[in-house]
Amino acid sequence: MTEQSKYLPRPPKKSRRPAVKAEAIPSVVPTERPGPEGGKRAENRRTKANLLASAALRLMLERGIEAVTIDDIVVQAGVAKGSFYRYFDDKEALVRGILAPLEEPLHEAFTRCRRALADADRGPSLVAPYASFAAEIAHTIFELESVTRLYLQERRGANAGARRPIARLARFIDDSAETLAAFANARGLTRPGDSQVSAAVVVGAAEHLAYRALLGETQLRSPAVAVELIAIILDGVRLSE
Amino acid sequence: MTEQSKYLPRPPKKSRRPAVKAEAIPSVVPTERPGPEGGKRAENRRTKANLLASAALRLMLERGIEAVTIDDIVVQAGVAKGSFYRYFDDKEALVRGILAPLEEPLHEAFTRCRRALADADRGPSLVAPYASFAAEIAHTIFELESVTRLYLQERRGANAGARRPIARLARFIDDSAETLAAFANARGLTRPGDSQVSAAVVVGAAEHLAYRALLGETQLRSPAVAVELIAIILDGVRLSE
DNA sequence: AGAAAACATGACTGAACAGTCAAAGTATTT
DNA sequence: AAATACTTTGACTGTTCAGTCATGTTTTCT
Repeated sequence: MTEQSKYLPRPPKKSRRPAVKAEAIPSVVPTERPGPEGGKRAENRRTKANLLASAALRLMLERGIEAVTIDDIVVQAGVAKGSFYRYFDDKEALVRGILAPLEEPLHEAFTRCRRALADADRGPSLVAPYASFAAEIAHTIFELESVTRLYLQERRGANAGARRPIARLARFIDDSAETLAAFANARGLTRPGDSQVSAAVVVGAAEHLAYRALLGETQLRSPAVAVELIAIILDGVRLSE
Repeated sequence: MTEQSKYLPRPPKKSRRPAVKAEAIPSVVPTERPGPEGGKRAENRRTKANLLASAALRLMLERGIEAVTIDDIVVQAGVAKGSFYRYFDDKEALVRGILAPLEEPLHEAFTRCRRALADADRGPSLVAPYASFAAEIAHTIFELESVTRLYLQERRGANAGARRPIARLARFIDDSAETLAAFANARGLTRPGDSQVSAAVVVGAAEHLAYRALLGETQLRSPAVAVELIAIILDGVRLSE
């Protein structure tokens, strides 16, 4: 005996909002305010978007992006399913939102480094920009551990569905590394060789190390590890003869 | 007007196989022959298992393990859905089957290398075992490009569902690398430092380079790239002063 | 204050999916 | 050749999921 009435819509009282078409809905980004001001509503909006994003992030780190459903997310966040779709168009948009705070500083760091390299054409310390770049990135990564871990975890794999924003970032990182490596090579900072290879080596090494560190292998989390990484990249593992 | 009769089971003629319980079904591995000989049946079995596995591999490389459904696989392979379940218990078992030919030679190469290192205690060329190891692995990887690519693509991420066998292999590789790095370090082959770090660096660099190469970036596929990878790992990218 | 607009809710829909099974087909044995 | 054991098939079931929408609630505007 299924109780039908339980599943019927709540009894109508007054239709206060008759058939508004979907034009007013904020489409992609949750922080995009559709109409008003900086009052209570805007506050709630931010709070709820963050609630959803951080619930999603937690689940995705546990189970992987694809295994997490919208229902999982709303249950974890403690909101209704319909609310999710007020803040994000779909899972891909959500991932875009989650990744944004990581993407921005990376873009900036890269741009800054490239400019610095262009400026300091043949100054004595052409190495300084690289050092700043590394420091900035390290700072960002540890500022945004969970997001970084999500990126590292889902970095490879098909550029489809919810993983598309991650593939985009991965591509940007590969390309940036190659640009910087090519520059270093052209200026004679590094041994001659294919800069695509050295870029891939550096990215692969740094990302894998970061991934293992962020996974919680505590021995890998000391600042000394970053120093050692740089030492190995610069001078290799071989004991000098 | 749904045509009911269309969806009814085909009309019974003679039940030639009355209610056999599921005990006779070959459970996990498709190559495990349930009864008879080495005749035509065994041949068909192998053929079909390979058909399913390679169809699945193709799809998984395109879309990622999780996005591929059993229906996708059987359509691609051109067999009925029920047949899939005669050969594999589920997607995880299938992935296990796909990975097996890669896992075996890797296990062997590692075991061989460790033994060689243990034997050649303080001989002059303690480096030779590492060189053979690298050569063996390179050979295996390029022998099994697609499987390797699947491994690299799905290597990280949650240890759950169909990805479990891949996580297992990833873990084995990380651990093996660490063992070999620790050995090299203890024997004074490498500069002092945390061997966990150097192991992670080597694995990360090699895997990322292999991944990019297998993705089809043709400039990265020459044998010179492997040489350059080793050079960078041994001596770094820095131009000697 | 009241009106209007944005926001929240969760039952509901239709599609997609993993896994099953009775019936029909094919190799192997006797 | 007939019986037997293994194999194939695809319609079917029950479940899970993304996305919708009518109704109810809160904030903002006037």
